[in-house]
Amino acid sequence: MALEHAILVSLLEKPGSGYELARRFERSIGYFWTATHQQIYRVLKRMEADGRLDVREVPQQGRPDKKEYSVAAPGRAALSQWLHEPIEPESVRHDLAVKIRGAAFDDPAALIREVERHHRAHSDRLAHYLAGELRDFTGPEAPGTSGTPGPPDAGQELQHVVLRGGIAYERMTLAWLDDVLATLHRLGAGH
Amino acid sequence: MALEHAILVSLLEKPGSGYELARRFERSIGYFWTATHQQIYRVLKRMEADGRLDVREVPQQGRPDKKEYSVAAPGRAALSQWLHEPIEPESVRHDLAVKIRGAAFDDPAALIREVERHHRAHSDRLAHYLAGELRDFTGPEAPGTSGTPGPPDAGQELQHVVLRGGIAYERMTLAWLDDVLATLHRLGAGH
DNA sequence: CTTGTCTATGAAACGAGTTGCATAGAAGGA
DNA sequence: TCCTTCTATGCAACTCGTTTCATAGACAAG
Repeated sequence: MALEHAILVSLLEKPGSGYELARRFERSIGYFWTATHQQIYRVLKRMEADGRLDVREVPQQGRPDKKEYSVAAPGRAALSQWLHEPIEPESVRHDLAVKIRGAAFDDPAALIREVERHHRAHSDRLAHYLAGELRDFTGPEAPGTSGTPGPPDAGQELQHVVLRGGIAYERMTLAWLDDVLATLHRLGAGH
Repeated sequence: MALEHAILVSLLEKPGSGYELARRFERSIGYFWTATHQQIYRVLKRMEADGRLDVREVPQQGRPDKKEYSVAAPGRAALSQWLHEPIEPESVRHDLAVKIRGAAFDDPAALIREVERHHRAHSDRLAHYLAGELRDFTGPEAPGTSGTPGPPDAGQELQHVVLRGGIAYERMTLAWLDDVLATLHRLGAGH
């Protein structure tokens, strides 16, 4: 059910259409929750039918009209309720780990290319996150250069701590993939 | 489709019944791939029908009989083929991150308890992994005390590197949760 | 003028995952 | 004796997620 909640959070941060949401799920929100446009349109329709969202037809020039969704009062209440419920610490689903253990029954060295591909993908993500951090969180928050005096915005702070989590995750993953590569090379050499 | 492959790997490591697999998915394999007994029984049935697994009825005393599954030749071939196919780097699904961003529209301080719960859960997991590492990987591999001369077993090495990944993940998560807690406290204090 | 890309939405089918329920013998404790 | 826990397997219903396909106007490149 968490897709609903991710959509509520995203629409509270900024109202938008299904299409726009789909693109946010490729970027910021998508760093910790993925969804395709199919899922999004389906859930938006259901949430609107349930009265959790309001819709507004927005005509546009030079491109198709869009439906802009925003959070209605019941939606906000549903989010608030969910925030106060405990959730289970996430269960991991890591295909690559299955492959690594499976490699014992095949050729371990054949996995090296694959692991290197993953290493590159995580490198790219890390660079992407770091660029985002520099862009969104170092300007107004840098001490002394503050344009907003007083305590920084809670939403900003919370988005930043989530992004720091993404950065820590990618760094940890890269170090582990180095470990995996070293292990695979060692096994290949002894073979 | 990766549940099939996780089952193949687990059955190659050691044949067993659906019940036994379900318990492995609460422990070793479950560290990076979760599955309930429902999923497992359903998939085992399908894989047997497809000829990827062999079954053997094993009568037992003092407990119900069981069906012991083992990997048949086509199953091994299917696994081998999958190992040579590239997979996408996993997409993350992190409920807690959604909650943290959502807290900007509710009471951030109310999340502290929840984050502390997660911290304890991850602490427990880390302790569990470290105990497993000590038990399974430090005895025969400690230099000088080697009971097995020559190169260590590839399966052991690969299981160990996956476990090291789990340990690194838990350590990173704990550090991040500390960061989250500090941020929530800061926001609560400024409020 | 055709091909491709971007915005924008959606149906249909299928496969994966969750939840609740049901059965049943054996062992152990209150 | 009853209650719970453990072993062991399974059905049914439902929700969630993925893949494929379809539509359609605007715009740019070749």
